[in-house]
Order: sequence, then C-alpha cells, then structure tokens
Amino acid sequence: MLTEKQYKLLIYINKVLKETGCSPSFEEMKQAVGLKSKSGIHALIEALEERNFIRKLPHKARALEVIRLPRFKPSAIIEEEKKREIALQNSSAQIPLYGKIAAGTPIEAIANETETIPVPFEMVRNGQYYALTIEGESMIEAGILDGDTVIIKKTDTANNGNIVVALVEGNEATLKIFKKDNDIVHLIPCNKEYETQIWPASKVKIQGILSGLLRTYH
Amino acid sequence: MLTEKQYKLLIYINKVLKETGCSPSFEEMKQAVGLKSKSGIHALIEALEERNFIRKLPHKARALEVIRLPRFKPSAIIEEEKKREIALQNSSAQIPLYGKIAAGTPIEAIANETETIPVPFEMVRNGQYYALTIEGESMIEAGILDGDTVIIKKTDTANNGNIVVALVEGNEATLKIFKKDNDIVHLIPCNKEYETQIWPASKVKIQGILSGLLRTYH
DNA sequence: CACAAAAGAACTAAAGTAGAACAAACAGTA
DNA sequence: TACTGTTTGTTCTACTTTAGTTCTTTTGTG
Repeated sequence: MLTEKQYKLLIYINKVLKETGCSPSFEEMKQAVGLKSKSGIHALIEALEERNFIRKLPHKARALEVIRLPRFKPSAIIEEEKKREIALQNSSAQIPLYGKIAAGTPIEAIANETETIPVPFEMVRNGQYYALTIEGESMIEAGILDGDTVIIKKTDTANNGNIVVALVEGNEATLKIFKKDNDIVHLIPCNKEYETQIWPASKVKIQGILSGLLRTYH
Repeated sequence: MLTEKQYKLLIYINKVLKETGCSPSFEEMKQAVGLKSKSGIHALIEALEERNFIRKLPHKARALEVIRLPRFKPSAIIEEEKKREIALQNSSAQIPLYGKIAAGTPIEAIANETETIPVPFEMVRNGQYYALTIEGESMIEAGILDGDTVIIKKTDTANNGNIVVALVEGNEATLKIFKKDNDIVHLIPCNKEYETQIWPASKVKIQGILSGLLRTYH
C-alpha cells in the first residue's frame, strides 16, 4: 500500500502532531526522512493525500492532519525494526567502574566515581553490578590477572566457594574465595604465596560476588 | 495542523477559560503570546476558527470558546523513546562465535556458524573479530580457563609473544603463544603438562591473535 | 537507455509583525 | 434618551520571514 518513504513520513507526521500539536514544515520533514530537497516531500505528501492517509488544508502552512494509519508496514520497515530489536536486546549495559581492588581503599569510599564501562547484558541480568580493576596477583591461580576488569554483583551474602569482594574491619577490600565455617570466615587467595585470612564473621563485610571478567590484550 | 503561535494561543485561551471562565481580551492574548499588535492575534484567531479549534461570537467581546485541543502524547512516552535511542547508541558489537578451540576442527570449517555474541565496542575497534570458546586447560597459566570466551582479531601474521590461534597442517586450531625463530615456529602452551610444538613456518597458519577475554561466573 | 526518485533553483503564497484608524459595545451621566 | 469616554474588537497597509509549489536537472537502477 505504501512505500517505505511514504510510511516513514506518515509515521513522522503523526508523531510530531501528537508530541507538539503542530504539523511539521516541509523543511523539517525533509530532515526527518533524510531527503535533501523539499520537492521530494511534496511528492510524498501528495501520494499520502491521494491514498487518504492525510488531509491537507490547501494553501495553508503547517496544516496537515493524519486521517488514519496503515495497518501493514512495508516489509523494509519490518526488517529495520527487527534489526533494532536485536540491537536493543544485545545492547550493553553501563556499569560503574569503582576503581582498583586489593589496593587498600574500601569500595564505598570511591563509590561516587563517575566512570562507567559497557558490558554485555548477559553478564548483568537481575541485580546491581559494578566493576573493579584487579591489582596484584592474589587470584592468579583462578585465572584472574593483574589488570583484569571484574564484574561484581552487589550483595551482602555469599555461599562457600564464591569469589567475593570482602571488606575486613573497614580496612581493605579484597577479592578472595569465601568460606564460612560457623562464625569463622576464611578468605582464601588463589596464589600460593599469599595466605588465607581467617576472621570472625562479624568483622567481614561482603560487598559483592564475582560475576564476570573482561580482559583486553594489547 | 497548527503552527507554533496558533498552538500557543490556543493553549493560552483554554487555560484562561478554565481558570476564570471568561475569555481573554485581544490585549491580554497579545501579551501572552508576545506580540506587539492586536492584528496578529486577530489573524491567529481566524486561523484557529477556520481549523475548528475555537468558536467565536462575532462582534462580541470576550466571547471565545474552545472546541477541541490538539492531541497529546504523554511526556512519559517521549522519555521512554529517548531512553531507547540512548540504549541503541550504546549497543555493543556483534561478533560471530565460531565454536570451540583446541577441539580439533579448523576454524574455517565452522566459519558459517550463525551464533553471535555481543562484546563491548572497546574490545573490537578497527579490524575483524570473532569469538571462540576455550576447551581444555592448555593456557591455564595465562589465566585462560576452560569455558572462557576469547575474542580473536583476524590476521595472518603475529609477533613473538602474541597469543595466537594457529592452524597446523590443516589439522587442529589451537591457542598458543607464538614464537618464530627464523623459519621455525614455536607454539608454546601455558601449562607445564603440555609441550611446546615446533613446526616449520610453512606448516603453521595464523588465524588471529588474542584480543580479549570474557568470563562469566555462575 | 529508460524510468523513477531525488536534488536544486526560482517562484508564489502564507504566516507573523507592527502600527494606526476605526467601529461596536458598554457604562456612566447630564 | 442622547452624549461621552473607555474598552474591546475589526480592518487596512506595509513589510519580513517562513513555508509551499513548480519546474528543470541530476542521479541512480534495472
């Protein structure tokens, strides 16, 4: 029924009319559908009028009215919308990059950092996430290297075996394997040269569990 | 349907009518829309009457009536649409996931796989990329674990020290550290239990170099 | 090469601005 | 009731800016 351009223009006119209450000018329409000349718009408007989609007060400026909208979209438009949908589904989320871990600063102290990084949505479903840059080698045997970016899911509880961001006595946030034995918490590094820390549960605050890892090679 | 001034005036008249029950005078309207002469208001009123937005008792003072208002889209919807736009801009790149590496199949054989994964744009600037799933532990000491997804930049040359996807004699594609010594290529694993492979350069085909790594913890 | 879509220029028309003159409606008053 | 001034609305002219129309030329595509 309609060509792609005609459809696009019709939708645009309708949108502008709804949003602003004023019809768009030829100049505006030509921008919207990506033409460089007003004459093309003129042709499209005529086609739309002939097909009874819009009405025009003759010899008046900005006097368009949408009578009806098409039931079917041109297939080209459908294709385009599918692509957009896919892009949307795959679009990445922005999560805040709080800074470096195992560097001595509790995470909350730097929680107002503004830097963010994009991560694939798959990595950050349901929940709040943040990112940290790894400094040091304490988790090297778990394949977590100096300079890696880890994605942490915010939570204050963890299960045994989880790799967690733990804050001990407000001192220092580190990434370690979590193991709780009654009221004793073991924070186990993955590097033979580091030692497991053992604390009463009351002194250890979980700040999140490891959820993803990004590494870039140069 | 309406021009900006017409629209503004219509909204103003409607507002005054609702608030005071009495239409504004030409003088008041001219203030409200920012004109310096009443004649302009007269023209606007005529246009609105012609378009059937207001009715006027001729030769009566302050005798306007609003018949209808242009349609509106709730601003919440407009906001929503803006957000979608932004999400679209942040969308990540799609790169094809070719399959598993170190599993015996040369990459080209599976290059027509349709699965793709999204990765942050930062990881895939300038160049063609594809992804592979790691199978096996041969690179464990480089922090590349079984199940990790690696992002490979397509190229057929590499420098010493690069981690590359190498195809030997059309046999098997593997991920190894690349080292070339004259015409001899060393493919060095990162696991003490595997041995370095040594081949004449002519038998080794580079299929890409390691550019990024994604890991998800469950 | 033919055809259609698009670009571009030239032109015409409408919208908006301003000022002034004037007419109708209204209220108060002699 | 007729006169007066005030408020309000109408009409006209003149001009600028913005918008719409029409035509010719260009471009791209099958």
